[in-house]
Amino acid sequence: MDRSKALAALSALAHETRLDLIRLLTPQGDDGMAAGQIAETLGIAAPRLSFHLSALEQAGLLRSRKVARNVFYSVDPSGIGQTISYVLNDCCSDHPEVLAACTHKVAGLAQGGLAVSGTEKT
Amino acid sequence: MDRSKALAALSALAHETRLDLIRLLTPQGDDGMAAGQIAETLGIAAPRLSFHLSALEQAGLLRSRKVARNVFYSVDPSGIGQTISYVLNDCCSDHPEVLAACTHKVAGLAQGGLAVSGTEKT
DNA sequence: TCAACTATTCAAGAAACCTTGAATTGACAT
DNA sequence: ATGTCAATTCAAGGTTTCTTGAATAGTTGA
Repeated sequence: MDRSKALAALSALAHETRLDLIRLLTPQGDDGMAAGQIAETLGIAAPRLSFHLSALEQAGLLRSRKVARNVFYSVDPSGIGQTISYVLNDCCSDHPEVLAACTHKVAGLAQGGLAVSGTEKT
Repeated sequence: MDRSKALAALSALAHETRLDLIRLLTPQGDDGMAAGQIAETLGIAAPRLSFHLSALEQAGLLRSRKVARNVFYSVDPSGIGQTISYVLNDCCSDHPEVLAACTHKVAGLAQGGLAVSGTEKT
Protein backbone atom coordinates (compact mmCIF):
# COMPACT_ATOMS: atom_id res chain seq x y z
CA MET A 1 0.00 0.00 0.00
CA ASP A 2 1.39 3.36 -0.99
CA ARG A 3 1.43 6.63 0.84
CA SER A 4 -1.55 8.30 -0.80
CA LYS A 5 -3.80 5.27 -0.45
CA ALA A 6 -2.93 5.00 3.21
CA LEU A 7 -3.71 8.66 3.70
CA ALA A 8 -7.05 8.29 1.98
CA ALA A 9 -7.87 5.31 4.17
CA LEU A 10 -6.86 7.08 7.37
CA SER A 11 -8.89 10.13 6.40
CA ALA A 12 -11.82 7.87 5.71
CA LEU A 13 -11.52 6.30 9.15
CA ALA A 14 -11.25 9.65 10.87
CA HIS A 15 -14.95 10.36 11.04
CA GLU A 16 -17.53 9.26 13.54
CA THR A 17 -20.21 8.20 11.08
CA ARG A 18 -17.76 6.22 8.99
CA LEU A 19 -16.40 4.48 12.04
CA ASP A 20 -19.99 3.58 12.87
CA LEU A 21 -20.33 2.13 9.41
CA ILE A 22 -17.28 -0.06 9.81
CA ARG A 23 -18.50 -1.20 13.19
CA LEU A 24 -21.93 -2.03 11.83
CA LEU A 25 -20.75 -3.78 8.70
CA THR A 26 -17.84 -5.80 10.01
CA PRO A 27 -19.99 -8.44 11.73
CA GLN A 28 -22.05 -8.81 8.54
CA GLY A 29 -19.14 -10.29 6.68
CA ASP A 30 -19.18 -10.58 2.91
CA ASP A 31 -22.96 -10.45 2.76
CA GLY A 32 -22.94 -6.90 3.96
CA MET A 33 -26.04 -4.79 4.32
CA ALA A 34 -28.24 -2.79 1.96
CA ALA A 35 -27.86 0.97 2.03
CA GLY A 36 -31.46 1.46 3.03
CA GLN A 37 -31.16 -0.83 5.99
CA ILE A 38 -27.95 0.87 7.05
CA ALA A 39 -29.64 4.25 6.87
CA GLU A 40 -32.49 3.00 8.99
CA THR A 41 -30.23 1.31 11.52
CA LEU A 42 -28.03 4.34 12.04
CA GLY A 43 -30.82 6.84 11.61
CA ILE A 44 -29.13 9.01 9.03
CA ALA A 45 -30.40 10.60 5.82
CA ALA A 46 -29.81 8.82 2.54
CA PRO A 47 -27.60 11.40 0.83
CA ARG A 48 -25.44 11.68 3.87
CA LEU A 49 -25.06 7.92 4.03
CA SER A 50 -24.23 7.74 0.35
CA PHE A 51 -21.55 10.36 0.83
CA HIS A 52 -19.83 8.42 3.59
CA LEU A 53 -20.21 5.01 1.98
CA SER A 54 -18.64 6.41 -1.14
CA ALA A 55 -15.73 7.83 0.84
CA LEU A 56 -15.09 4.46 2.46
CA GLU A 57 -15.40 2.60 -0.80
CA GLN A 58 -13.04 4.94 -2.64
CA ALA A 59 -10.58 4.50 0.17
CA GLY A 60 -10.70 0.75 -0.34
CA LEU A 61 -12.29 -0.01 3.00
CA LEU A 62 -15.68 -1.11 1.68
CA ARG A 63 -16.95 -3.06 -1.30
CA SER A 64 -20.39 -2.80 -2.88
CA ARG A 65 -22.57 -5.00 -5.04
CA LYS A 66 -25.95 -4.43 -6.58
CA VAL A 67 -28.84 -6.78 -5.99
CA ALA A 68 -32.04 -5.73 -7.70
CA ARG A 69 -32.72 -2.19 -6.50
CA ASN A 70 -30.50 -2.52 -3.49
CA VAL A 71 -26.82 -1.89 -3.06
CA PHE A 72 -25.13 -4.04 -0.46
CA TYR A 73 -22.04 -2.75 1.25
CA SER A 74 -19.50 -4.91 3.05
CA VAL A 75 -16.13 -4.24 4.59
CA ASP A 76 -12.93 -5.10 2.77
CA PRO A 77 -10.86 -6.70 5.51
CA SER A 78 -7.64 -6.44 3.54
CA GLY A 79 -8.19 -2.72 3.03
CA ILE A 80 -8.39 -2.10 6.73
CA GLY A 81 -5.56 -4.49 7.43
CA GLN A 82 -3.26 -2.89 4.91
CA THR A 83 -3.99 0.51 6.36
CA ILE A 84 -3.04 -0.67 9.82
CA SER A 85 0.04 -2.30 8.39
CA TYR A 86 1.05 0.91 6.71
CA VAL A 87 1.02 2.79 9.99
CA LEU A 88 2.85 0.04 11.79
CA ASN A 89 5.42 -0.86 9.17
CA ASP A 90 5.99 2.21 7.02
CA CYS A 91 5.44 4.96 9.54
CA CYS A 92 6.62 3.33 12.73
CA SER A 93 9.26 1.07 11.15
CA ASP A 94 7.86 -1.80 13.18
CA HIS A 95 9.07 -0.11 16.31
CA PRO A 96 8.85 -2.70 19.09
CA GLU A 97 7.10 -0.49 21.63
CA VAL A 98 4.45 0.52 19.15
CA LEU A 99 3.82 -3.08 18.19
CA ALA A 100 3.72 -4.02 21.84
CA ALA A 101 1.19 -1.30 22.62
CA CYS A 102 -1.06 -2.20 19.74
CA THR A 103 -0.98 -5.90 20.32
CA HIS A 104 -2.47 -6.06 23.76
CA LYS A 105 -5.32 -7.81 22.12
CA VAL A 106 -3.57 -8.99 19.04
CA ALA A 107 -1.03 -10.23 21.51
CA GLY A 108 -3.47 -12.88 22.49
CA LEU A 109 -2.40 -14.19 19.14
CA ALA A 110 1.13 -12.95 19.16
CA GLN A 111 2.24 -14.07 22.56
CA GLY A 112 5.43 -15.99 22.50
CA GLY A 113 6.76 -14.11 19.49
CA LEU A 114 6.66 -10.53 20.60
CA ALA A 115 10.15 -10.02 21.92
CA VAL A 116 9.88 -6.63 23.58
CA SER A 117 11.91 -7.76 26.50
CA GLY A 118 12.31 -5.14 29.17
CA THR A 119 10.47 -2.23 27.64
CA GLU A 120 6.93 -2.32 28.87
CA LYS A 121 4.95 0.88 28.63
CA THR A 122 1.74 2.10 30.19
CA MET B 1 -9.32 4.33 24.77
CA ASP B 2 -12.68 5.92 24.17
CA ARG B 3 -14.40 6.84 20.99
CA SER B 4 -13.56 10.54 20.89
CA LYS B 5 -9.89 10.03 21.70
CA ALA B 6 -9.62 7.44 18.98
CA LEU B 7 -11.24 9.81 16.52
CA ALA B 8 -8.85 12.58 17.48
CA ALA B 9 -5.91 10.25 17.00
CA LEU B 10 -7.12 9.00 13.64
CA SER B 11 -7.73 12.56 12.47
CA ALA B 12 -4.25 13.43 13.60
CA LEU B 13 -2.77 10.57 11.60
CA ALA B 14 -4.75 11.49 8.51
CA HIS B 15 -2.39 14.16 7.26
CA GLU B 16 0.74 13.84 5.20
CA THR B 17 2.91 16.19 7.22
CA ARG B 18 1.91 14.56 10.49
CA LEU B 19 2.60 11.11 9.11
CA ASP B 20 6.02 12.43 8.12
CA LEU B 21 6.50 13.57 11.70
CA ILE B 22 5.67 10.16 13.09
CA ARG B 23 7.99 8.56 10.61
CA LEU B 24 10.80 10.92 11.46
CA LEU B 25 10.39 10.75 15.22
CA THR B 26 9.76 7.06 15.76
CA PRO B 27 13.38 5.99 15.24
CA GLN B 28 14.53 8.71 17.64
CA GLY B 29 12.87 6.96 20.54
CA ASP B 30 12.35 8.76 23.82
CA ASP B 31 15.08 11.29 23.10
CA GLY B 32 13.03 12.73 20.29
CA MET B 33 14.11 15.73 18.28
CA ALA B 34 14.04 19.49 18.78
CA ALA B 35 11.38 21.42 16.89
CA GLY B 36 13.98 23.46 15.05
CA GLN B 37 15.79 20.42 13.82
CA ILE B 38 12.52 18.84 12.73
CA ALA B 39 11.60 21.97 10.80
CA GLU B 40 14.97 21.94 9.08
CA THR B 41 14.85 18.24 8.30
CA LEU B 42 11.37 18.35 6.79
CA GLY B 43 11.81 21.80 5.30
CA ILE B 44 8.67 23.31 6.68
CA ALA B 45 7.96 26.68 8.28
CA ALA B 46 8.00 26.96 12.05
CA PRO B 47 4.36 27.96 12.64
CA ARG B 48 3.18 25.20 10.39
CA LEU B 49 5.29 22.67 12.26
CA SER B 50 4.04 23.94 15.57
CA PHE B 51 0.48 23.54 14.39
CA HIS B 52 0.98 19.91 13.43
CA LEU B 53 3.09 18.99 16.44
CA SER B 54 0.40 20.41 18.65
CA ALA B 55 -2.27 18.39 16.86
CA LEU B 56 -0.30 15.20 17.37
CA GLU B 57 0.44 15.97 20.99
CA GLN B 58 -3.17 16.79 21.80
CA ALA B 59 -4.17 13.54 20.18
CA GLY B 60 -1.81 11.70 22.51
CA LEU B 61 0.54 10.54 19.79
CA LEU B 62 3.50 12.71 20.76
CA ARG B 63 5.07 13.92 23.98
CA SER B 64 7.15 17.03 24.45
CA ARG B 65 9.73 18.22 26.93
CA LYS B 66 11.66 21.45 27.24
CA VAL B 67 15.42 21.55 27.32
CA ALA B 68 16.87 25.04 27.53
CA ARG B 69 15.42 26.93 24.57
CA ASN B 70 14.49 23.82 22.74
CA VAL B 71 11.40 21.68 22.82
CA PHE B 72 12.00 18.03 22.08
CA TYR B 73 9.20 15.98 20.64
CA SER B 74 9.02 12.20 20.76
CA VAL B 75 6.39 9.66 19.82
CA ASP B 76 4.18 8.10 22.46
CA PRO B 77 4.20 4.45 21.41
CA SER B 78 1.23 3.58 23.56
CA GLY B 79 -0.81 6.36 21.97
CA ILE B 80 -0.32 4.95 18.52
CA GLY B 81 -0.78 1.41 19.76
CA GLN B 82 -4.04 2.19 21.50
CA THR B 83 -5.34 3.89 18.40
CA ILE B 84 -4.60 0.82 16.31
CA SER B 85 -6.15 -1.33 18.98
CA TYR B 86 -9.28 0.76 18.93
CA VAL B 87 -9.78 0.20 15.23
CA LEU B 88 -9.04 -3.48 15.52
CA ASN B 89 -10.94 -4.27 18.68
CA ASP B 90 -13.75 -1.75 19.02
CA CYS B 91 -14.55 -1.11 15.39
CA CYS B 92 -13.74 -4.42 13.80
CA SER B 93 -14.61 -6.59 16.80
CA ASP B 94 -11.35 -8.42 16.32
CA HIS B 95 -12.69 -9.81 13.09
CA PRO B 96 -10.32 -12.62 12.07
CA GLU B 97 -9.88 -11.53 8.47
CA VAL B 98 -9.04 -8.00 9.46
CA LEU B 99 -6.49 -9.20 11.98
CA ALA B 100 -5.09 -11.57 9.41
CA ALA B 101 -4.75 -8.78 6.86
CA CYS B 102 -3.05 -6.41 9.26
CA THR B 103 -0.69 -8.93 10.70
CA HIS B 104 1.25 -9.86 7.62
CA LYS B 105 4.17 -8.24 9.34
CA VAL B 106 2.93 -8.41 12.89
CA ALA B 107 2.30 -12.04 12.02
CA GLY B 108 6.01 -12.56 12.13
CA LEU B 109 5.34 -12.20 15.81
CA ALA B 110 1.89 -13.68 15.88
CA GLN B 111 2.52 -16.84 13.95
CA GLY B 112 1.33 -19.90 15.70
CA GLY B 113 -1.49 -18.14 17.44
CA LEU B 114 -3.41 -16.55 14.61
CA ALA B 115 -6.14 -19.07 14.04
CA VAL B 116 -7.62 -17.77 10.82
CA SER B 117 -7.91 -21.23 9.41
CA GLY B 118 -9.22 -21.33 5.89
CA THR B 119 -9.88 -17.69 5.25
CA GLU B 120 -6.87 -16.18 3.62
CA LYS B 121 -7.37 -12.98 1.72
CA THR B 122 -5.38 -11.07 -0.86
C1' DT C 1 19.76 45.12 30.49
C1' DC C 2 20.13 43.92 25.70
C1' DA C 3 20.58 41.22 21.79
C1' DA C 4 20.00 36.67 19.80
C1' DC C 5 17.59 32.57 19.47
C1' DT C 6 13.76 29.03 19.83
C1' DA C 7 9.27 28.19 19.65
C1' DT C 8 4.36 29.37 19.94
C1' DT C 9 0.31 32.32 19.13
C1' DC C 10 -2.41 35.30 16.34
C1' DA C 11 -5.14 36.78 12.35
C1' DA C 12 -6.54 36.35 7.72
C1' DG C 13 -7.45 33.96 3.73
C1' DA C 14 -7.74 29.62 1.04
C1' DA C 15 -9.10 25.08 0.69
C1' DA C 16 -11.39 20.96 2.00
C1' DC C 17 -15.12 18.74 4.24
C1' DC C 18 -19.85 17.84 5.78
C1' DT C 19 -24.91 18.28 5.81
C1' DT C 20 -29.36 19.17 3.73
C1' DG C 21 -33.27 19.33 0.55
C1' DA C 22 -34.25 18.96 -4.28
C1' DA C 23 -33.54 16.63 -8.44
C1' DT C 24 -32.06 12.53 -10.92
C1' DT C 25 -31.04 7.79 -12.28
C1' DG C 26 -32.08 3.05 -12.60
C1' DA C 27 -34.84 -1.12 -11.55
C1' DC C 28 -39.01 -3.42 -10.72
C1' DA C 29 -44.12 -4.37 -10.96
C1' DT C 30 -48.46 -3.54 -12.80
C1' DA D 1 -46.09 3.15 -20.33
C1' DT D 2 -46.61 4.43 -15.59
C1' DG D 3 -45.91 4.56 -10.75
C1' DT D 4 -43.04 3.25 -7.06
C1' DC D 5 -38.99 2.39 -4.70
C1' DA D 6 -33.77 2.44 -3.72
C1' DA D 7 -29.95 4.91 -4.17
C1' DT D 8 -27.02 8.52 -5.95
C1' DT D 9 -25.97 13.18 -7.64
C1' DC D 10 -26.40 18.06 -7.41
C1' DA D 11 -26.09 22.66 -5.44
C1' DA D 12 -25.89 25.63 -1.58
C1' DG D 13 -24.48 26.65 2.89
C1' DG D 14 -21.93 26.29 6.91
C1' DT D 15 -18.13 24.59 9.45
C1' DT D 16 -13.60 23.02 10.06
C1' DT D 17 -8.88 22.65 8.78
C1' DC D 18 -4.58 24.28 6.84
C1' DT D 19 -1.04 27.66 5.51
C1' DT D 20 1.32 32.06 5.81
C1' DG D 21 3.49 36.24 7.57
C1' DA D 22 3.54 39.13 11.60
C1' DA D 23 3.69 39.47 16.35
C1' DT D 24 4.65 37.52 20.93
C1' DA D 25 6.69 34.86 24.92
C1' DG D 26 10.37 32.73 27.06
C1' DT D 27 15.39 31.51 27.51
C1' DT D 28 20.26 32.14 27.15
C1' DG D 29 24.62 34.62 27.11
C1' DA D 30 27.27 38.98 26.76
